[in-house]
Amino acid sequence: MDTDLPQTYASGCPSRTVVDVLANKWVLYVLSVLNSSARPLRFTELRRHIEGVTQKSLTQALRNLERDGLISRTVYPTIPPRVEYARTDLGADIGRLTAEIADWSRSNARRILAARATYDAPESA
Amino acid sequence: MDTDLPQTYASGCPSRTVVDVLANKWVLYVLSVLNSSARPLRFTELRRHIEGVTQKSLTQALRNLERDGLISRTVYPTIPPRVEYARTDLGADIGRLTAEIADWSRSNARRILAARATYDAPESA
DNA sequence: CTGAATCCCTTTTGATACTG
DNA sequence: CAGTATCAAAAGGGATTCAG
Repeated sequence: MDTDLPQTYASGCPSRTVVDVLANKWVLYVLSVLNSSARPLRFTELRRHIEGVTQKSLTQALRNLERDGLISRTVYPTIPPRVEYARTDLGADIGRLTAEIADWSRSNARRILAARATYDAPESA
Repeated sequence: MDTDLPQTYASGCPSRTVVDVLANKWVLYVLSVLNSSARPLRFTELRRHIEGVTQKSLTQALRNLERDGLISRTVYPTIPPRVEYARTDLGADIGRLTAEIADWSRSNARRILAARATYDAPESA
């Protein structure tokens, strides 16, 4: 692409606030899970698919994504309450990318953990 | 892909530790900048291309990436010292993805900020 | 120039309890 | 079920100082 002109990320650029939202592991997982789901998912379903996330962190991730128009939140006023989350058209685009990152992490975890072990090893030498 | 089987991210999965490293805005920017650069970059050059990052945060991001084998760090024992960072083959793969995320964020910042404004607006009503 | 080390404050996170 | 509220613990970030 460039021959010698790396990209510069300006601090005032609005897109930085978007990256700020995306640069969060729970947000990445939510987008990735919804990306691989053919139907909307309920809060508890999402939580089951993202092991280790607390209710609080998941709620916050969902709020941020809803605020940015990347996912939709639908409340069914039943008892007990039923809330469904789905990706929007906008969220589907970025969801594909985050899913690719999650896939890549799975595919290359072995190599990365090996590099990590090598890096950490000399400390005990 | 799936008809009704969303992906599950298990808490014990090693790939989770990889995502933990990637889910950081400075890490995303470093990978993206190196992805768009044809040559290795020095510490100060990187810092110039990622406005707002402090020395401490940049150093930490670079260490994490080096540890995971995603970037290489080369020290030239000159005076003053010269240190160059470059993407590894492994880092190039993920760098393309992070660059896509940064690009997407720029391209869609307008729409996202609009959604954000709409979401925040009712609070003053 | 490229950091490491420190202090200090803010933010995030986890755990727990409670509500419609 | 799907949250909110709260408190304590942990992590993150900025500013500064020092060093090879």
